[in-house]
Amino acid sequence: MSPTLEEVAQIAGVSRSTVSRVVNDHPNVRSETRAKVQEAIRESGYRPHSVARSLATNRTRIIGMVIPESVTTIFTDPYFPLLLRGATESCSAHQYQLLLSLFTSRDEENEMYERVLLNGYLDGIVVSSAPRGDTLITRALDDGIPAIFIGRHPDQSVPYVDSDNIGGARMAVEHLIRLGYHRIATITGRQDLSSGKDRLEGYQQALRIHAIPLDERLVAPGDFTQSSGTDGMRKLLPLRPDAVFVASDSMAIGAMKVIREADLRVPDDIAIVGFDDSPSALAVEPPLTTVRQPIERMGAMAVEILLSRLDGMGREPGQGPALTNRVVLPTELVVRASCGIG
Amino acid sequence: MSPTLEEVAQIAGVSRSTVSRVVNDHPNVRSETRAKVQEAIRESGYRPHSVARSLATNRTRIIGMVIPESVTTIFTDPYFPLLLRGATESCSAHQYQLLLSLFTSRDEENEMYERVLLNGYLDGIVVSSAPRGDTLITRALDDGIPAIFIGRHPDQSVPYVDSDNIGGARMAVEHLIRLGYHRIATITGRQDLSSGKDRLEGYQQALRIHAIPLDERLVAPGDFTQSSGTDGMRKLLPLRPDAVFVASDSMAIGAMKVIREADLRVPDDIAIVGFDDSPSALAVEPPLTTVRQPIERMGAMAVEILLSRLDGMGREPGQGPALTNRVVLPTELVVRASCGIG
DNA sequence: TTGTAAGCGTTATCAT
DNA sequence: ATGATAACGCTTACAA
Repeated sequence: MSPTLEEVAQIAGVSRSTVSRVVNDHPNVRSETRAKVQEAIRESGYRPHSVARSLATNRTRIIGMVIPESVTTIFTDPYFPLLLRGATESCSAHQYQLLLSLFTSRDEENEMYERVLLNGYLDGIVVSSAPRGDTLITRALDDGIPAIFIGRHPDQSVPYVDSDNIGGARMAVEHLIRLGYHRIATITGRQDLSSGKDRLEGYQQALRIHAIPLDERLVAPGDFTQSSGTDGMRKLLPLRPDAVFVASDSMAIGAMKVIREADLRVPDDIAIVGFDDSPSALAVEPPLTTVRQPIERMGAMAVEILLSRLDGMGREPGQGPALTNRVVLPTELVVRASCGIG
Repeated sequence: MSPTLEEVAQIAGVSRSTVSRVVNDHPNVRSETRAKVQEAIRESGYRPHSVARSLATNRTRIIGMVIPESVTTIFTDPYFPLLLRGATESCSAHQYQLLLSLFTSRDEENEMYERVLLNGYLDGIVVSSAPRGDTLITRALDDGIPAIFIGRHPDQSVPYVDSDNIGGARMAVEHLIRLGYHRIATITGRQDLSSGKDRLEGYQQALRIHAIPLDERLVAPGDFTQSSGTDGMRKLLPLRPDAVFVASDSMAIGAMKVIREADLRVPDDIAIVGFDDSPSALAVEPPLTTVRQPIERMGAMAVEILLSRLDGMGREPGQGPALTNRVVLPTELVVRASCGIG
């Protein structure tokens, strides 16, 4: 459809190389020639062919966003749209594109790894929400594919962006403690995800700081889904906690339903704090006190860091300052009615 | 990193073409040769280089999912994750990949159109949630880029997948009518989106069918956001409707907050029906009666249709039956407590 | 059945 | 400053 470099060259009466130089803004072109070529480009409607360019440069300007199978149950969380939006915005800003890979099975993950990752179509990947034990990112790194993780990763060599789940959870629980609650329970997130583990860790830290003994029975395991929130709350109810720190807003909403059905009131009978500050935190009654994390910024930063690394691999020696490879973004407590006013 | 076809050929003691044939499962290869080559492939860890292949075949096996700027305010709706999941699943099934393009401005849209769409990196695109007047899809079609729309599109030449918004809305309102409500208001969605327009159309149809005169004051304009739901309901409240059909669950939740704040009860004082059956429909109290649309299937079908078209353009003359180019998937009324039990 | 060779549209090196 | 020319790794007539 679009003419090739060669055809433009003919029109302008120069060589293909010269046209290429003009297209790529190389300095060494006489401005007369440049003008002539630009005219020919306009006239012919020339568009550079990205695939050909990629073959020659070994760069596609496409990075992958990879989300493993296991989170499929919580994929409707606003978390993912926000992450994607942050990531695509950073991509756009640098004229990169984002390829989305979701897996519904480990087999698919492997198949995709082979077919897409090792085949040169991606300049790098960001891996989000992978459970502990998922080897995708370390495999990629080992295979020399630039990669970054979203969430905390234990492996030294893995760069990542995370939000301060521990600090956020601790903040939330300490807030409850300050408010005078004594019997503070928690419904945890998936323990195979760093976010789930860290939010539990934050809960434990807060108790420890305030010398409150940890009662294991007050720790109900959840998996971030709303229904696991209802299950968790049902287990907790007979133990009569006066407050519950729930590791996600979805679960908190499930928990509040159970409380309501038991004819108890939030926060009068049981105070609730969630995590995420998702839009639904405002939809429930009473509005949910929750911990906000900068999801969009996490997506954006992950891409920025990845790209800075890619540029570092390019010819031009580091134009920007090298970004560090581990970033933990602060979380923030958003106080609403569900935790009481003290 | 990975060896080339040529190197594999050397190892196997055959020509590059033969290796290519084996890689691509061409029939005319002696099985001995095939075995020899396969061994060489295994031994050498050969991976076909997608970019090179794309240059030769003029196919990338990548399709774009394009979502225009304007929906950015409702992007956290579960709608988008579900759509993306459906789309990526269909892609995976055919060994295609999905490239995600979100725009935050019309300029970005144009820039991306030029840079990505016209430059050969995409075999086709699916455009979702574009407002009336957005020319991206027609432009693509005009430029010979296979494309499909999600939502209804007025232009004859534009293939699309939509859900039955009109029917769903009509069903919802007729349900309210059957339940005995007389003064049924509506909060509309964005009228520049076909879904918003069609849901209003369905509301009007239901009234017409039951010979209920349309009271324009009972039609409150919304834009699908929760806050527009609260605004709409505030306008409606003084008019004392006994039921409201709200064109999205998010808006319905906003509306319910207003009702609650006015010390009125759902459904006793005002019945509410939403649209989407998003997870939050279950989070509110009382649970929301709503119209379910098969979002994930829409994403999947859009991709299927697009790919069937792409194959049709390939060498092999139509292996599957040609899929029609306009599909409207059925919606379904999910009755819960918010509309009363009659 | 297999090999030869001509593309695909760029970039990049090396002369000039 | 510009032009040849050799890659980049693959597919695909066409020949043998």
